[in-house]
Amino acid sequence: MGVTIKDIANEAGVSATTVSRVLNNKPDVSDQTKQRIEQVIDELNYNPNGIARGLVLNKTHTLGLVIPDISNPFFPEVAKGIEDKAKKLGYSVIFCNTDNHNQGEKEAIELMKSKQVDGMIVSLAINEQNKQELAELAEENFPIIQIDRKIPKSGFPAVVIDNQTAAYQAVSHLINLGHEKIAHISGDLAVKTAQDRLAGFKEAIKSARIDLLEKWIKTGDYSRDSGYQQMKDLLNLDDQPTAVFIANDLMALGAYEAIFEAGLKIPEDISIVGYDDIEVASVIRPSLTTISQPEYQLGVTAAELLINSIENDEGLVQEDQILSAELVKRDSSTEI
Amino acid sequence: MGVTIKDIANEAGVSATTVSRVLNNKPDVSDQTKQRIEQVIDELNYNPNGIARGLVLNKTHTLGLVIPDISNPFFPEVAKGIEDKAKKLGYSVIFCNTDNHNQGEKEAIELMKSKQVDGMIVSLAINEQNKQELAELAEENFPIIQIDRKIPKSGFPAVVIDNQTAAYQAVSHLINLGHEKIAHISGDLAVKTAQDRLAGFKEAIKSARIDLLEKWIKTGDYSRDSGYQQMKDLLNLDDQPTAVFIANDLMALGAYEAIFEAGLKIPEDISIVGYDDIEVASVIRPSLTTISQPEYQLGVTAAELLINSIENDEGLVQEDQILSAELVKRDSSTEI
DNA sequence: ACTAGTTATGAAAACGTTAACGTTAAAATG
DNA sequence: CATTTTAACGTTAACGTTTTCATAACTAGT
Repeated sequence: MGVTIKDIANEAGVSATTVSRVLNNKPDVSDQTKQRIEQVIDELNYNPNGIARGLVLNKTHTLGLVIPDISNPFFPEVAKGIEDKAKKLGYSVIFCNTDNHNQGEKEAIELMKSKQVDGMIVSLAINEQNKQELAELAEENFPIIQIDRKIPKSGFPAVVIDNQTAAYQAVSHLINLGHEKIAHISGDLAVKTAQDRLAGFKEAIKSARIDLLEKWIKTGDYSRDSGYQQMKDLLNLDDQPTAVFIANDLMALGAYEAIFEAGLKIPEDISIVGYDDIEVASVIRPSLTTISQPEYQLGVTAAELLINSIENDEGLVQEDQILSAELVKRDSSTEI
Repeated sequence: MGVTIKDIANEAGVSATTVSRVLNNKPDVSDQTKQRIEQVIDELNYNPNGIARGLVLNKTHTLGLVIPDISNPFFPEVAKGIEDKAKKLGYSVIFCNTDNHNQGEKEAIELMKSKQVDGMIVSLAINEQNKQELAELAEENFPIIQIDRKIPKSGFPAVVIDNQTAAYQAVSHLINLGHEKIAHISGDLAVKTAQDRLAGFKEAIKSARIDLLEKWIKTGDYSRDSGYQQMKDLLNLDDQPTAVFIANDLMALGAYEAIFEAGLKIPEDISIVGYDDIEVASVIRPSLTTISQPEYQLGVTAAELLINSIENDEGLVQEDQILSAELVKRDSSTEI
């Protein structure tokens, strides 16, 4: 069906080897034959078979991307950063949603392996199965970069955002505004980022010597709906907080809804600080004070690191790359 | 480096063929040897090389996805639909952002071809170069499904949303509310969806026998910033419209900003209807009346169609699949 | 003019898998 | 018991490249 290198060779009256040479810009071919071959390639509309190439070179120039959910607004930017950088360096990316489903993660990784990707960028939940899966891959020196979520002691470097410090900043901001009754809606605590943001919250509260009330710490799952539910719970307390730090903007959106439904006003009745700075944060009214993360840069950095460790195989042991996020002050937080 | 089928064969004391047979659940192998082989596979942690497989089978079980921009909120859902369905049917997807850049589109398509994808799902700008590129692929019967944006007469079926009818509904809604001074901010008119939405706008205006003023038709590019700019332009007219149908929500967000900046209120001073129903539409205040599209279903359908035409190669000539969108009435539109 | 070096080329093997075809031995059939 | 069938394997070629090695035809150096 497809036209192969042999067809080109025949048509040009040379051997496949010579054609291969011009395809790869290798020396040892005269200008004359080179031109002839190039002409034939053009005429027959020849396109080298990357699979065959991959087989002999043991290199596919393809990266695997395993993420929880591409429809979570955080990841498209990351994916874009990865793809942009990868493309620039001559790589493609094959992606897989795991839907936060454990079995899905293991399957995805194995699928990628069998597709012979040259390396992977992954964002996984922290559990024993994943840890073990990574351990096996580490043993065979398979290049992997963890992104956003880091499984500790997995043997692979991670590109992460300093969630704890960012959360600390966010809460300190509320404290500086005079708030003392500050609640938190966290993400699923099986996820590292959720743990870190919670830790940053606690750290800030403690260092300000404010009471840390467990009833003001709610656990969501990064979904908008869980933000709505948890906020509702908070509003039902008789001792309501005056400010809430919410572990991501999606949940903050849900929280807005719960607050509006209760007939309360942001920020007059309650201050909100989110996390992620998704597109909408600046447009909702009141605009949302939140943490802006360098998602795109996260992707770029991960791709860069990965490709680097693929091409210079001096072992992939590298240190974690920690990018910092910044607080964007908007209208959802005000003085008490 | 990697453990191959031969290693398994040696270790189990059989030929590679036999191992291949158990790998592919083929008959002609005794239960006894099958068990032994499976055990060895487990012990050596063997993973079949998909590349080698792809070479001999001339099938990679990989789909190409070429989209303008994964960070446009429309596409992640589509991508998810595609990936979900593809995974279910045993395919992976390799994606590429074109950034709405012509050269990028041609390059992306050729890259996918050289990666030997079994088929592609593409969303391209309408221009001669792309048309020709597709024509070449059509000639060799390469399976492609167009998604969301259809290049007419390209020889490939498309899965699209009936944009014109949806836009017609949106504008009719405004007309029914009593509006007669209705403006439109369109997307880049090189893009089919933008053309269709504009056509639906005009159709509705005409069928209501309202004046169609060219100065009330502005051209954006689907970016939030262009929505801001074009809305500002509209507000600077001395004859201001009382309602605006905006060709996507991202631009509507920009428009909100321009309107708020001008000290005006939605919907009291001006009604807005968007298009896309992105996550935020229901959360911004006022919540945005908009067109909800079945993005996920779009992806699912495209993947289904593509894989179908890959596996039953009775030619891929199929009719377009037209999904319908629906109007979601919220608070940004009201009676005049 | 003879050797040594250079340039341009091709033949063959290799990458890891599957498939078409053979082959052997045991089981079934008459 | 002779023959045919069947079950359970193995051999070999093939997929489309790249790479190693060999070789032929010039070029240059003596």
